[in-house]
Amino acid sequence: MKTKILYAEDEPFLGKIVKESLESRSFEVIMITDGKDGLVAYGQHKPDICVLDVMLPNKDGFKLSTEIRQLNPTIPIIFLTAKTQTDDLAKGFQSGGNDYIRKPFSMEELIIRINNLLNLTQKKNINATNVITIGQYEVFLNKYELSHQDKIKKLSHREAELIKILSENRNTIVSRKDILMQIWGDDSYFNSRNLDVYMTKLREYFKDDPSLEIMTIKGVGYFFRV
Amino acid sequence: MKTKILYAEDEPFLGKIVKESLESRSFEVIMITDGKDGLVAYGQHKPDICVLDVMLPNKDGFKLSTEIRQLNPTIPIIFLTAKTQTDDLAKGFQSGGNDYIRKPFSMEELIIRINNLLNLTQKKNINATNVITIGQYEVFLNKYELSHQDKIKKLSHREAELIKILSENRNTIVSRKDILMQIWGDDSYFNSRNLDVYMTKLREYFKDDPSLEIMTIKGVGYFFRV
DNA sequence: TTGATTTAAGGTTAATTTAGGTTAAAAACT
DNA sequence: AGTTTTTAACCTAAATTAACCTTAAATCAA
Repeated sequence: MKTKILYAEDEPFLGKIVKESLESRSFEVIMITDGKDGLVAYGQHKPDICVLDVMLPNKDGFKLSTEIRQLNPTIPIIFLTAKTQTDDLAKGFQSGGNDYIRKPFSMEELIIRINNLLNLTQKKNINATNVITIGQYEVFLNKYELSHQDKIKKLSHREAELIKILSENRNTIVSRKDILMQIWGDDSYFNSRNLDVYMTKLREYFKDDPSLEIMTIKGVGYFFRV
Repeated sequence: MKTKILYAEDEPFLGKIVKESLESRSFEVIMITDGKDGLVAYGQHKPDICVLDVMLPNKDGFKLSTEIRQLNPTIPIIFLTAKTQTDDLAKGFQSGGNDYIRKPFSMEELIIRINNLLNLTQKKNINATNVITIGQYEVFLNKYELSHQDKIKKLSHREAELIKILSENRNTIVSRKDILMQIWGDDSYFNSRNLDVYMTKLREYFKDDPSLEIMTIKGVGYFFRV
């Protein structure tokens, strides 16, 4: 899913350029030009990050950020300002902003700061429970466990990686080379033998459900029929 | 306790002013003027944050930051640079920096950015009180204590460090090497055996809550499922 | 053009290597 | 002394390597 940016900017030319430029980097941009529209836009679109010009008609960027923060205390906010006084900077951070860019800025700088802030705030919450269902089996990727009718089998790291790849490509062909590159990082002769060994193990693990089959497409790869 | 700043700056006049100015705000400042001294200074003083001029003799700020990051992947780093090219900015963030200030900068701006980064990084890691909850357990990092159902176990320094690292990376894989570098500063054979010993201890400590598991990802690292 | 033969790709099982685990003893702090 | 940390010896399990086996496709022979 695209990252949504709420972008508040009252200079129309600049705003258009920045918006298009962000969209070309595959962000989704909601742009407003008036401070008083900010809160409504926030509520409607629930952006992942805000980029707020400090100088806005009717309600300045700092004030807007304070209100947004009341709705979401952790959303990252970047302020844009033409002023060089650090008074402003201090005020911005006090109101809860996470970053600050002086105008004029380059698009590269803006994009880097956006990605950097998103990384800082989001990174480690993404790991959901990671359960995969494969026929009568369940794979708990976070526990490295494979379960079948109350029996639990511990998986090694390699086994889990391989199951994940096969499962992500169920009912399509995955090339042998892709698997080797993803798991071992190279497709040398020995790793290729290695993959054979793990395939034998997985076929053994999944043998109790006849609806499952790991088929070999010789010279090409595998097809996991589920 | 004062916040320690490792400050790398080769311009003596500027350096002196900034150092004194930071000290007047009750930071503790370790200043170096040569890039190659950076790593030693880091190891000796274990600063809370680094402020690195990009242009340094013998080893530039980016290179230094990469090396420091190997020792401590989460320490906040601010780059100072006179260049305006965003090339540099990108390079800085890639090497793991968290922020970037263009020269000339005001002291206010520097101080605000330092405080802001410290907030961002510390919040995530340690909740101000230094108490970590892990399943049915609580860890009081400042007291070196682990509690479980009213029973309190005193932790040694190494034990506490290791629990902290594992906990910060709960439900993701931490590499063995990162742990070794963070705690022992090198990943020699003996320290590696050492880490094994502490892992055995921690597994013993946490064994009463079955929802917790320190899993080994052989050849990679550990995965603390919480 | 159809069955036999060759060959390359992959499969199976076992041996070996390596990473890590456990426990205990020695050394180093405090 | 008492605790923490390091070193050491021995143990276990996963990953890799190796040897030999099977199969499918390609080539060949009649």
